[in-house]
Amino acid sequence: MKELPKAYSSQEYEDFIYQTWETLGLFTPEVNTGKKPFSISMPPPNATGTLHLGHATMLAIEDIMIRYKRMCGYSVLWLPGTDHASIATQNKVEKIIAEEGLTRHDLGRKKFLDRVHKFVADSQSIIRNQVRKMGASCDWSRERYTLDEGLSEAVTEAFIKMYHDGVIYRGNRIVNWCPRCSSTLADDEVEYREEKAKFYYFKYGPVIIGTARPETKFLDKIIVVHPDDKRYKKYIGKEMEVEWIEGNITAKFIADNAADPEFGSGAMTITPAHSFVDFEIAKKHKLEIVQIIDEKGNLTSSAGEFAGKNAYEAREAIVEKLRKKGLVEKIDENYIHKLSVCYRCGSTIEPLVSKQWFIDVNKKVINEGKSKKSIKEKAVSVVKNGEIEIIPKRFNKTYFHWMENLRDWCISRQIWFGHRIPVYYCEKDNNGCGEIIISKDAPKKCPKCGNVKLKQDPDTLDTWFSSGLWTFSTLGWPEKTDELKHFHPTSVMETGYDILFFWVARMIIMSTYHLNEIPFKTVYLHGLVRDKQGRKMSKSLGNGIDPLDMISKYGADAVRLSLIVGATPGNDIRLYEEKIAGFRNFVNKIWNASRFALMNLNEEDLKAEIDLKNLNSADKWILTRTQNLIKKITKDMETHKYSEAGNILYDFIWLEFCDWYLEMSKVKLNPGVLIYVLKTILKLLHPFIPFVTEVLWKNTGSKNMLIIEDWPEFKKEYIFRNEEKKINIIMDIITAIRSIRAEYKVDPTRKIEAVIYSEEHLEVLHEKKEILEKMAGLKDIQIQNKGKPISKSASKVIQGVEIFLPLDALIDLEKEKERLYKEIKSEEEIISFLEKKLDNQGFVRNAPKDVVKREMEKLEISLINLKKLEQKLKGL
RNA sequence: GGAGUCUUAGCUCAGUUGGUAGAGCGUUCGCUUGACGUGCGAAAGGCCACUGGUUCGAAUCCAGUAGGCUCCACCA
Repeated sequence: MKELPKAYSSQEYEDFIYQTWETLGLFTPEVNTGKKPFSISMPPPNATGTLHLGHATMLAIEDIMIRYKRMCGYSVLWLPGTDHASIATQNKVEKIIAEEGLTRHDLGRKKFLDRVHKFVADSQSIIRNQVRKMGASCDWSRERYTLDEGLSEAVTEAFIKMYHDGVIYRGNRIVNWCPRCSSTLADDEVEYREEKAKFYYFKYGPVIIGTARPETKFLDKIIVVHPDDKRYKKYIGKEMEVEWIEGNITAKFIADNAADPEFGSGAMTITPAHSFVDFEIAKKHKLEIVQIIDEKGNLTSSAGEFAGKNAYEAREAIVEKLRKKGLVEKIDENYIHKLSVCYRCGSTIEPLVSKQWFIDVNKKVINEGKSKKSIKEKAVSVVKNGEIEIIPKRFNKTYFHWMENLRDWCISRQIWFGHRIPVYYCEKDNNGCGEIIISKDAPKKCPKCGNVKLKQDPDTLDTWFSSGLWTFSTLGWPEKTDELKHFHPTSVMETGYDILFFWVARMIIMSTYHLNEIPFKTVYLHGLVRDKQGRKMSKSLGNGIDPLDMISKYGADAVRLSLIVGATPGNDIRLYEEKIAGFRNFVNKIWNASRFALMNLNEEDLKAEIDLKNLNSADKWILTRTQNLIKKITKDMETHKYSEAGNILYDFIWLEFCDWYLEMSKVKLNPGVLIYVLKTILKLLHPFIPFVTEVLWKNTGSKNMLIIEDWPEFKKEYIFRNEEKKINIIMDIITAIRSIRAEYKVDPTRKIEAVIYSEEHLEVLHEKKEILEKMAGLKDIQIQNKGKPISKSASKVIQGVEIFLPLDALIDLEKEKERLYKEIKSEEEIISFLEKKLDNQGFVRNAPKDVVKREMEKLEISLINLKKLEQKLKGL
């Protein structure tokens, strides 16, 4: 009765629908209702910018999970938020103020941070809007930000607890230092870039040593060789005078497996302060560690006449000096090595020794029964024993490898933006005693000496320290809130595989340590979004797609589908505009299918129930197909096969519901069945395309909004296997007739006569006579159990059903003969294949019985088809 | 150096307990068929990368080869 517009225009509805859901509080769960909990912590987008396709993918997948579970009756929490992303955000703001000719030092800590906070606030409101545009049904009333008061408290609490447990310690260790950012970086924040460089060989006493970095070599006086290296065995343990950059020094030979006899000369000198490997060797052999390069990347006073110069710039001058001394053996110009660079700014990393805060990953601190496990062991075991499931499974291996090789985690950063380290020093310079005070709030005086001049540690914490707490800090920890009890561990962590280490691993560490509880039960990793050629989307390539553009052009529903269908966990997905347009068409198809249904149903019909006694075979067919669909989609949802589910729904709606059932309904319409199937489809689709389904749902006269409707239930009483088969035969017959018509170029408007013989399917053929006429363009169909072949006709045999189309003038006998020959040949091929198979005793013996039976049935039908085709050929 | 992953129609991809292959886009032909031209109908197009093995039977499982992509480690 209702008439909807001809095309669905997403722009007209989306914002309004979202607003309605939100203002009605439908995203906000009740906490203690006895309902089973389902929760997801939204991976916080960085507070630096705008939504990109990675976020859009994350939002689409998580919203599907959330909406599905909500419809299944769970108490569902999807908690949104943003991450302060210390280094990234600080860099961004530094770039902005650089355009004003300012540095952060010009502004000072406080003013600079004011700028950062303002910038963050702006980005956050942009992000919030974008998340809404995607249709994400997250609980905004519980939105969090990693620098919120509550979360900051959690960070401080976590730090203090770990400090008192001895898990956090302060020490001089070699770290990755970015001279540009003036900060340390964690091991996994370092990237490698291949670069061609010079490799220098120098004479060093009796040996030749090789190096790519001559500028670090000033104080090298330890020569390391492999213990089994015959060339150098005689020197091991010996000391000798050698001439070097700044005159003679005393060098000593030591043996260590770290020296590779195959590489270079097999002998190396070491620079413990600026190389991870060398540092380890030095610690092992208790060697002196002296800094050569400072925090700005300049040479220290240890470099003699080169002191104060930039290390890289000084390199050639140093080599020149060695050359003058005749110490340069040779220089290899084509040395390819991998340069370590900062993942945020791309500057070359300078490994150096520095006093930093670390998390000890090997200390046994987590109680497990009577024994204790280290952070690292615990994080490995919760995945190994299946408490946490990673999807896809193959990432387990990567996870274990990473975790097992984890070194102590450096958590201090020399960045202003972030959580301050809750440590205060009683400064010796200010008449203090040097006491280190760990405290939640700034202490007034030193508890040991009473000095009031205290200074807080200037550093901030690694941004992943706070994100590691995300699953529980957002639920109120360290308070024991109802939310924490109800929703933690969270159900699913869904994120890109690129941050498995950065973030997922850290959350596992933090949660198992602080709560002795896993942070989530399932980790679902999605892939990266690429362009049609499989390239990464980037600004420089100009191949990026802005999700918001696509939403305004094609609608959020189409964008969501295009990110879901074809995407399997852990695999990258390609996205391009034609694909989105295709799904826009699908959304419009659903719109029009509903439009048709609603045009043909009045108010009464909308409330109609299915009357099992009043169903024709087409109704039974669609009901059966719908039950199949419910079963299949539900299973796919439970097993996270969203792409598969999307595909199945697409095919069902377009190919079965629209192309066949609705067309059949034009002959005879059953309101109860139609409204049931339509409503079921809308429900099944809702998690995928929430907007259009909600708009349509409203038009079906339902009381509740679709978002909180119950997920469809599989009903055995709606399964009719016989009718399912019968209608399939009707469909095959119609398709066959259409095919012949196209082949003979019969005018589409012309109704033609037909003669059909079938013993087995006589009943359904009579019942569906009108449908056959309408859908195949027929008139005056003669249906008989058997009869003579009609000469001068085009014919076809489908499942033993003989079809004759007496087309008189249009029939070219030769052509028809040829057509029949072709069909006979293909039928014979099938028969010979099947006979061969069934003659094979191995097959009959070993194959499952139903497979053998199916093949026998196929053979039987083909034999009948062949016989009838041959008869027809004779009758021509 | 180690690991993972992919290779199916011109393009992008499905194909889960192994039973001689499917979709969308594109192409060709036709169509105002009582919702939809963002549509309808029909069709063309594939030794499922290569070589072996397991099996009655392999696109599907195993091994190897070639090519693409990704991650990890890192060498003075």
